[in-house]
Amino acid sequence: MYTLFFQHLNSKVQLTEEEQAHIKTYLTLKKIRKKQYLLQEGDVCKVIAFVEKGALRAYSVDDNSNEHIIQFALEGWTISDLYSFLTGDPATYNIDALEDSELVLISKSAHEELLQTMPKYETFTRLNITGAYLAMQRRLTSIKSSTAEERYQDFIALYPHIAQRVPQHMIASYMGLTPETLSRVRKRISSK
Amino acid sequence: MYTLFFQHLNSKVQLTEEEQAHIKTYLTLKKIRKKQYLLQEGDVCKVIAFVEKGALRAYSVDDNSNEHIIQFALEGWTISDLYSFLTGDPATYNIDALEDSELVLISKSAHEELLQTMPKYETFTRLNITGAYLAMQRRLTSIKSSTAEERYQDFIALYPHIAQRVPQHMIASYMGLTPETLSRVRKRISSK
DNA sequence: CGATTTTTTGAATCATATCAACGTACGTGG
DNA sequence: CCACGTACGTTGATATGATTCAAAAAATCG
Repeated sequence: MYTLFFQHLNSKVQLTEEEQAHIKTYLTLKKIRKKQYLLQEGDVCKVIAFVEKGALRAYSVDDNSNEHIIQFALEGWTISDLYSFLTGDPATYNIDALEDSELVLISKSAHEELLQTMPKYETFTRLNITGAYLAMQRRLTSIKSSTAEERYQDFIALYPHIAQRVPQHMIASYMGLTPETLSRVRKRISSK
Repeated sequence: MYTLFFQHLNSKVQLTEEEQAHIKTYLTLKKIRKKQYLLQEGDVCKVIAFVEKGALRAYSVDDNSNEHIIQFALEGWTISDLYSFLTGDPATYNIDALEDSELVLISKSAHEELLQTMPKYETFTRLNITGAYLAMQRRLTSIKSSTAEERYQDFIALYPHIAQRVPQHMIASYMGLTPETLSRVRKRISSK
C-alpha cells in the first residue's frame, strides 16, 4: 500500500497529492515469500525495490561458492543490483527474501521517465544514492580500521533491528567473517 | 583552466556556451603544492575539488595513528569529505596533495545554488555520485571475496596510472595491507 | 653528496580460516 | 502434535595468511 514509500519520499522532497498520485501510476506492488528470489545472478536487474514490509538480502557467490552478503534491506530500505539496473548487464548479485515481504517496484522505464519529467524525483534519487554512498563509505572505513570485535559491536549498535531478525551466520557473511569466528567473537564479548 | 572540468561535465550533460559561462562564475581555481593539505581532520570541509592536474589522496588516521587511504584522485576525479561537506560536521578525513596540483573548487553555497537553479547540474551531480557509489561497491566486494594477490592484480589492471605515480606503501594503505605484506605479495607475483 | 624515505627481507606472533564433531532449535510432514 | 530431518550455532584442534618488529638495502630529494 505504498504508505512507507511515500512517507520516505515526502521526507526528502515535499510532494502534493497530485504529484503523489502521478508517481503512483509508475509503481507496482509485489509480494514475495521467504526464500524466493527477487533477482538471480546472470539475469538483468529490471527493478529497484523499496521494502514496505519484510526483509531481503543481496549477495554474491564467489568461485569457492561462498556467499558474501552485500546488503540487507528492511522496511524503508531500497535494494537492487544498481549496476545491472543501470547498464542492462547481467546481475552479479542475487537478491532474495529473508521473510515474507511486500515491495514497491520501480521499473527501469518508470525510473527514467520520472527522472526526466519530475525534478523532485531526480532530487529524491540523488539524495538516496548520496545516503547509500555515505553508508558504504562508513562500512569500508570500519572494515579497514577496526578489529572484528569492534566492527561487530558497531554493527549491533547501528543496526539493532537487523541483528534481531537475521540469522547470525548471515551477519558473519555481511561482516566478512566465517560463522565460527563470529561465534567466538560474540563469546569473547559476552565474557566481559 | 577548467578545461578538464567542462569536458567531464559536458560528457555527462550537454551544455551550451552560456550555461558553461554561468557555471564558471561559481567556480574557483586553486593551485596546491605537494604535501599541502586541502583539508585537515577536524576542520569542516568547505569544498568539492575537481582535479585538473596532479594527484591527491583522502585518508583517515586511526587510534594507533595508522593512516588508511580512502581514495586517490588523479586528473578528472573529484575529491572531498562529502559527509562533512553536506552536514557541516568536522571532517574525519585528511586530504593532501601527492603532487603539485591544480583544482577546480565548488563551495557549498555554489553547489547548493547550482543544484536549485540548474537541473543539468543536479543531473551531473547525481551521475557523479552514482558512479562513485558503484566504484566503491566494487571495491568492497573485492576486499571481501579476493585474496590480497588477486586484489593487487585487479588494482593494477583497473588503475595502472595510479600505480605508476603513487608510492607503493600508499597503495598498500589503500588496499588495507601493510607495506611489508604488499612487498611480499609483489614478490610472489613476479616469481611466476 | 648526505639525509630521508621507501622497499625489501627475516623471524616471531597473532587473528582468522578451515575441518570436524556435536548439541540445539526449528518447521514440516505424517 | 509428535518425530524426524535439516539448518544453525558452538567448540576444539590445526593450518594459514597477514602483522609486527627489527634491520638492511635501494631509491629519491635537497
